[in-house]
Amino acid sequence: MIEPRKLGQPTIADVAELAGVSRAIASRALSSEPRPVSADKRERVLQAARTLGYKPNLLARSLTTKTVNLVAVVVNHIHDLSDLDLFDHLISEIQSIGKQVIFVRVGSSERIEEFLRNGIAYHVDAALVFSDFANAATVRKMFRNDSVLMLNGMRDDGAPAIIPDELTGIAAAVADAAEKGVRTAILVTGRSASAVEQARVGHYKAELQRHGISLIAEMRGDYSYQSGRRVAASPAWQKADAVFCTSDAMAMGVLDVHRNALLENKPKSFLLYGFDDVTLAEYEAYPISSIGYDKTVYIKEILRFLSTPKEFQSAGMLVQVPTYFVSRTSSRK
Amino acid sequence: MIEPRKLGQPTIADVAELAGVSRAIASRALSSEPRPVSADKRERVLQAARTLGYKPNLLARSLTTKTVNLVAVVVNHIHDLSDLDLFDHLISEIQSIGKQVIFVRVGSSERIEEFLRNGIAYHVDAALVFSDFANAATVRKMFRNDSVLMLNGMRDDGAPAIIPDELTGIAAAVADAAEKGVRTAILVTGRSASAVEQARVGHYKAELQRHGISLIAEMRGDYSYQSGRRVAASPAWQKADAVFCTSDAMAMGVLDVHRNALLENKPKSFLLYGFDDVTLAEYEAYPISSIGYDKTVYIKEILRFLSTPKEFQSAGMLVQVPTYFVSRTSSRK
DNA sequence: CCGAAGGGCCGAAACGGGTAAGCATGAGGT
DNA sequence: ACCTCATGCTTACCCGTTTCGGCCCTTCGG
Repeated sequence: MIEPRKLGQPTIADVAELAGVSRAIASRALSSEPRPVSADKRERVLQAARTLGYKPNLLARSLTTKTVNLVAVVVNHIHDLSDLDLFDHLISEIQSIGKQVIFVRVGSSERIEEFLRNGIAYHVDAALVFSDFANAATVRKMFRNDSVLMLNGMRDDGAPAIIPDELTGIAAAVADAAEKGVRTAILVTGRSASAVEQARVGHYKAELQRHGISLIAEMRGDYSYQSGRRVAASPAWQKADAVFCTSDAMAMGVLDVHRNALLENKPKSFLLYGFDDVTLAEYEAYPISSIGYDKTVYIKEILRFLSTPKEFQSAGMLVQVPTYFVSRTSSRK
Repeated sequence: MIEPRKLGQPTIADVAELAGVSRAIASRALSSEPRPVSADKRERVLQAARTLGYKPNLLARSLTTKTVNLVAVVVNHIHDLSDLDLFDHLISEIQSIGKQVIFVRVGSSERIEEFLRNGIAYHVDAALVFSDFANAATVRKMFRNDSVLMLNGMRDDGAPAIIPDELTGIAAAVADAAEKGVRTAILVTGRSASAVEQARVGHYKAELQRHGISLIAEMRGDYSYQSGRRVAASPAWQKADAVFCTSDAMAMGVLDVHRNALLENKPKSFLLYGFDDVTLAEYEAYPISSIGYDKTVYIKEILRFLSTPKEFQSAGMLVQVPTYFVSRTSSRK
């Protein structure tokens, strides 16, 4: 009776058989040993594994170890990744500690539940929630508390979170405007349903008031370049000394509509401020003053959470990341 | 003796116990039945599952079903995702057919092997390889042939691939230049190690020659905006009628250095052509003529591969996606 | 009206690939 | 002789799915 040739990947049983040892020994030799294995058997096992091209099935392993080394990254749209550098580093770092990233695009608030189901179904070790559709209450209901990190800027309850200290940056931007004699301002906002956005708007209003700058109009955009262009067409802009946008993309739209007035004439018709400090704002064609946060600290904290969630949690659920204001041509007089 | 309270997610055994049926019945009731279950037991099981908030462990399931519903997306850097819209749609579509995306950033050619090990280790259903570090031979050694789709533009051997028909777009761009009386040209290239890049360069040279345009210089960039700026400083540019860049980002760099000469003076000092037709090229500040491909077709083909790999394969390994040339201010006389 | 055949429904058991705990062995130390 | 300790094997278990055989109820032929 001829043994039918096995299809698919070799298993640890194959390795053990070829090496002439038990499955357990093979397992121990291949993983970083919790218990010792003699040198020659280890060598035989490793050799056999090499010969067969054996790769452990991480899914099977996860059944007993209770850890899959998968991290879910939850976003609304891929556009959330506007800062590609940030994500590039983040994913690189996550992979370097031996985990892989499952990318979950939520898209709309209805699908949050569906995602969470999937996330749990894969038993991911942790979820990094960038989506602001997810509120911590819902999330915590379904995950173990300490495995979810809220990165959407909300601090709605006790869930672990890393949030940029936006108030500081906003205060600096408004102070900059006040110093330059700004008396009237327009605020261009994004999707107002978002808690982050509401907080930002609140900060702006408070700071403007504190400096005695009157808010003559509030215009609704959707964070996009096109929406910036759209609102920029309003005639109300004649009376504004400064325009604050809650995203750089909207500021870019505004800049393109008022390019001549903003970059070439002096004195300027108004000062322009963006938000996020995306790489683009550094391009010559879009010298937009902006507010950013310290990406290095941000990533470092996320990784601290992933490697030692308990410790992270006990050290306090909320980590604030410093923000900064960077002044560029768009807000120079 | 008190049963210790179980930690973690409820399992199908818990559901079965609560419903008062066997595990097998619970399993059958919960999945789309391959074999029948009586209506009342099914109802009891579903009820129990709801009560416990049961979610099947997809990893455990995959052990027997041999399918995890995971798709690996392999890229060099996240910057490969320069076209966010494309990826947004792609991931959305992948999720809508019930699969999740594992995101693998390869970063450098050395890590390709490591990735492949991981990819196989998770037993992903398919890998979409955007990275041009991966060559099909290596990949096929480790995966089943039909589960890897090469999307890096290479056609190095029999692996399934979807590639934009870049020659058509390039021919159109060069023809456009020829029509406008261009006699001399500069070519700004990206990382030359990439086979895609080499193919592009080859196409450009052939087309230039065909139209009798002489290539007076070839400059090496790295696809980035900054590298575009760097090469744009060269004095050789005085003699060129046209500049072809193999990425829009480099063209943007060039544009910023020569902004006045390119956008304001007439006649222009030279005509500028980019590549990729990224959304940015549509922004007013960067009206760069470019070459793009049909994203809708592209995504549709990828999904066809994911849902029916066999069929895809039997219908021919290579799918070509049409490209187009779009003319904008940067190449108008 | 009875027995056999057929079919629906169910549960026990095996399976998939791997790890962890428990137990057995032998060698070395005292 | 007894205890340790290193090492190895056996076994149980993780969480689902699937196979297989058994039971019971119909249905049909005689």
